[in-house]
Amino acid sequence: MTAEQFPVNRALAIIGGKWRPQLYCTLEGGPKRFLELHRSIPGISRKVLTDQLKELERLGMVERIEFDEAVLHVEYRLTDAAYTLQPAMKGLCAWGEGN
Amino acid sequence: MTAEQFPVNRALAIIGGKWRPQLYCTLEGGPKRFLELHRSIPGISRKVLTDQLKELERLGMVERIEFDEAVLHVEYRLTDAAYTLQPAMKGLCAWGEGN
DNA sequence: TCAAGTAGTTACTTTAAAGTGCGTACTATG
DNA sequence: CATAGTACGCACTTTAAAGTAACTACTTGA
Repeated sequence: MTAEQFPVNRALAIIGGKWRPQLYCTLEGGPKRFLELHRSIPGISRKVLTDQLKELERLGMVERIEFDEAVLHVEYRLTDAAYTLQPAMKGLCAWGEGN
Repeated sequence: MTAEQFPVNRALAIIGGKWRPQLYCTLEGGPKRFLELHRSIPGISRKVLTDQLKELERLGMVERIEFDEAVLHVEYRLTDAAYTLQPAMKGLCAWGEGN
């Protein structure tokens, strides 16, 4: 079994990386707009936020919803598939806090 | 809260990366020697294996035991602290398998 | 004494993730 | 009509992780 096929790595390919856990936890509270996310996650650049949102959308973890308003209005939210990750995230979070 | 302080990232700093999950799972079955690990994890280079073992030792997750024999004999094993990660690892593993 | 097994080290290169700094196009408000 | 807010895109640089290939130093067995 190669590294990419390894189950834990398959999970880490989705929730791993510097910003995804925070992005995930922020969106857990409900849909958010782009700049709202940008303000909620101090230190992330707009470029990286865009990159991550696109990739998570491609992976089926995030949904992008564009509202038909005069002012450009976009919201991002977790898909149902993403919520199945919650137990695993809680486990990691608990360990990280205890350590 | 910066990315590094975020609880999930604190956990990922220890179990994250390309080879650590496999290393962790391999050592869960009991202590192993260097080349035994190298054979158990197809594709890893000796250099990367050394790097990871050293870093995990520094983080208190792995213990290096040198036996006083004629032939160089070293074993690596998980520390008690490392075993507290088991529930979180199982959670990730289960999600990765289900996905 | 030569090959093979033990556990690495060293120097260098490649790759992927993230960061920097700018520009775009639109609307709303004073 | 100028400024600020919306949501990005693009080109480039930096950094960290991993990979490559060769080398060290020891011992055992044929």
